[in-house]
Amino acid sequence: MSVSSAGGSQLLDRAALLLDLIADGNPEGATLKELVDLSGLNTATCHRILNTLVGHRLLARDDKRKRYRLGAKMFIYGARAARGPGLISRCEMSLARLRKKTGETTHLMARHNHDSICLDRRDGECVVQTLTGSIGGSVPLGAGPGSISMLAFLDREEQEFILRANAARLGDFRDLPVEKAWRLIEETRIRGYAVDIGELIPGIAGVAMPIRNEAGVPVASLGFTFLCAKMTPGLVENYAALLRAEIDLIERRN
Amino acid sequence: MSVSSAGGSQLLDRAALLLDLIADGNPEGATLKELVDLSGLNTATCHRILNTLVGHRLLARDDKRKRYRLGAKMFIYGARAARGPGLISRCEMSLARLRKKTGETTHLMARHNHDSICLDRRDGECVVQTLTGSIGGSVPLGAGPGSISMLAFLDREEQEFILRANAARLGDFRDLPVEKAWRLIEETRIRGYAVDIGELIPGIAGVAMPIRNEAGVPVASLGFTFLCAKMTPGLVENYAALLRAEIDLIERRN
DNA sequence: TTTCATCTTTCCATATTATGATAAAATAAC
DNA sequence: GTTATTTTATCATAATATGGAAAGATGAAA
Repeated sequence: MSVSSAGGSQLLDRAALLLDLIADGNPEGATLKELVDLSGLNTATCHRILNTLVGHRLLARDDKRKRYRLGAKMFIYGARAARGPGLISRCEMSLARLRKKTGETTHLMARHNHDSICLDRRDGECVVQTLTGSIGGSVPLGAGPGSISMLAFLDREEQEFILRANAARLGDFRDLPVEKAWRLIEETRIRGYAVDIGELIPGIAGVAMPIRNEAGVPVASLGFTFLCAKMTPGLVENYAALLRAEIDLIERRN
Repeated sequence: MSVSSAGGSQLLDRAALLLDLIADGNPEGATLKELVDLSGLNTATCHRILNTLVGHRLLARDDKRKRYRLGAKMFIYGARAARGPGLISRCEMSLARLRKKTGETTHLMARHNHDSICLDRRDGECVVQTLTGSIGGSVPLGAGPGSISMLAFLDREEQEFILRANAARLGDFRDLPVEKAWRLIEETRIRGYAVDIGELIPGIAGVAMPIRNEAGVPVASLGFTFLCAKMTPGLVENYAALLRAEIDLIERRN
């Protein structure tokens, strides 16, 4: 699944895999058995790693139900990371400015495995329903402009892999067969940003643009969600220009 | 420093130590040399572990300045953990209710090593200056009611250890020698909650109460920050009662 | 620019550490 | 109460992480 780290430290690779499996699974946590099955690790090994992680509070364990979930340290590291020179604080000002200039709901999404996760958002004047909901919410990559905008600028090979993996989950969304995702990707590549006008959630529109790392790979996206009713000619292009300007600022600080 | 995990997985213990050192250090990141000195690990070992963690994006590296800091995964795990049945989501409603009932700024603090970290907050009607600032900010344990309320209910031995370690840093605060911290701890143990009225930041008052885990150990605290000017007789007791009620709810869900 | 000192990265033989088969204990299901 | 499933613990073995040493980078001072 995830590319194993170069120089090799088996134990760390395995621990990282388990963290990912737990983070991606049911928020109520995963049982040892589930993790053994998902990871393919030996039961004893898996057990040992999990308990060491619990010892360091990177994981927490519901003793009654014997389920492992992300631990208290994750809150803390997350909160700390948000203060450092990372994505969230680099985008904080941009989110605030975009929200102020347009009055719309703005959000910062990040890519994680096959999902797109909401890292931060500023609510707009109108309450709008969004795919991901609040911070921490996720959708499969392929659903929604925030996620399409990232997916569109990945390697062809990776796109194929992700869409194949997500095919079933995308089916849960309104009128979103994989072929449509491919079409959206194509349009997004040409346009430079992703647009959705009432297709996924009736009456709700979105515009989003990817943020790339030094290597040019999209790692996050910045976008708006607003009511279709507000649409006027040129609005989307206008919003896209605002996103472009902020993302230029953000990427310059890479 | 940190209690090494029971059954022993040296590599994981070391990785966890490095994560802690980086999380607790300068948000701009730490260099290899610094981490080698702090951890006591062999340079090659340290380098290998750090780079593996970077590979998994648990850490990020500023290539130009060769500094390691918390990585993108930490945002994601943090955001995810906040959704699960952990502290933040268990306290979300409480923060909102407390804010609504009083109109004051409310916060959730957690203990991490020798620091108290702001995990979540709801801003009140008046903008008040707080010790920790926004989410992710930290103060040494011993400074401020949120932090004193947790410290007060730890073992004597641990209190001594922490205050000794934090002595120098506490000196940076307004009129807070270690002896005063001890007095505040004593008062807090008797009262059941911590109070500060304009002593640390002139004109700013705070009330806070600890949240305990199943074992009765304080792991977090819930509190208010408000203007001294608002003080009326019985206000503090009233606020404390509100905190008590919410914390009872939260602890019941342990 | 050149020199020197500091810090980072790679290499590789070694033995320490993690591994996983097995069995025991604890739950859950029947 | 019995059986099936899942979670812990044990321990000999081999694969893995270790750290000394040396090469490469980087940056400061002359």
